[in-house]
Amino acid sequence: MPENLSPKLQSHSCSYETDEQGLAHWTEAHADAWIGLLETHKQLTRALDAELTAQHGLSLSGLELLARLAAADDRQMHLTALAGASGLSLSRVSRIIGVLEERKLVDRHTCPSDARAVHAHINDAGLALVRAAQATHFASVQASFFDQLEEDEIATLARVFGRFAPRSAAACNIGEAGDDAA
Amino acid sequence: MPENLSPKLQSHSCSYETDEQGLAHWTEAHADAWIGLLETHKQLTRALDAELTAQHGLSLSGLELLARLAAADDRQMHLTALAGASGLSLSRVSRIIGVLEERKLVDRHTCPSDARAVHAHINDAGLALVRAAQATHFASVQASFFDQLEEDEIATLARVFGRFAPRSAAACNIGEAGDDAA
DNA sequence: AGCAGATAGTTGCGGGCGCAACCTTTCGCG
DNA sequence: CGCGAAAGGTTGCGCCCGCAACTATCTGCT
Repeated sequence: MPENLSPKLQSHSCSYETDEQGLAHWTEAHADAWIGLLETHKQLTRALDAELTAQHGLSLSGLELLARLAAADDRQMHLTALAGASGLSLSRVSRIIGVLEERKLVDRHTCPSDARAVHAHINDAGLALVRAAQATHFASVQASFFDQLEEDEIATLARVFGRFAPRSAAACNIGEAGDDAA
Repeated sequence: MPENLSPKLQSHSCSYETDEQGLAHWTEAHADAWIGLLETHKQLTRALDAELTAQHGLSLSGLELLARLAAADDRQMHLTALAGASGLSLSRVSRIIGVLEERKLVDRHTCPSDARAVHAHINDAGLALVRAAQATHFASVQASFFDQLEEDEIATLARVFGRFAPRSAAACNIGEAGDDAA
């Protein structure tokens, strides 16, 4: 199912082996990189999400949606665009927006030019919350993540992860929907 | 504990700013690194977990526990040790082991030297499954992750993530419990 | 106009996850 | 010896998440 890869390494590059008991394992660097990625992500997101929830009542996903709305041209976006930009399922976005709406942070109104679609619009209260939440959140990410990294390490991470997730860069100031092919 | 960083950025390096509307955002490299990490993790684990579930009926967490048991000295571990090693909550470990037990992949029996504790023991069926699952899983991780990386990038990731998650390296061949202070 | 197929959102459902409450056994200490 | 604190596990609960099924609308084609 994985699409086939660059020709020069098709032969294998299987950097894992099996020991005498038949248990597979990677080279140490590979294990550190992959398992470390999983572990690091788990630890950091757990802590950050807990903090965000405690201080602002927002999940990481909720903050992301709110932030994207805040950065959008007219403070609003279609749910589908939100889902595509954030990598969340549309159903999840729908429910998160529902919660944010109940909390009077966003308004939902039908798109005038397409009655199927909905504009999620962040209001002043939402804007205020997103600013406050981002301020503390960014500081936490800085302290728990970036402060442990050298400049060149950050550059490498940016290069590597930018390769996997091209939407990343757009996260700070989402332009609009429709950056996709369609 | 992380070795201290280059003197020139010790003061504090708050690498994020606010724009004229008061919205906070990072420098581009920071955004790419952090959001890219989140996004990449989301994509990769989603795909890998789906594959693992489809082919072997195991979640990523289930495989991890099984693999740790398989690598343990006598093919068994206490649930608390498993939880500590994997970064999962004890309650989650308890339930996952419960499922694995129902599937006849592990046995649960009270520790002879401490009636409170339980030994989760992987049996031959579990061992066979973990070998099969790891074989395909490792190949997938290789194809979807490592094959997109250069050697030096892998080294950087290993160094960086090893700094956050010291347990990582132990994942291939877990030694034993009790690495904690207590 | 009218129907088929695509598209936007909503919701029922089940699974993963951790926290907190709870039970049991062990340990420490008077 | 007995009592309280601590540790190992289990389970109830609620949150987050995506898939699949469903409704409503739009678009294209005849």
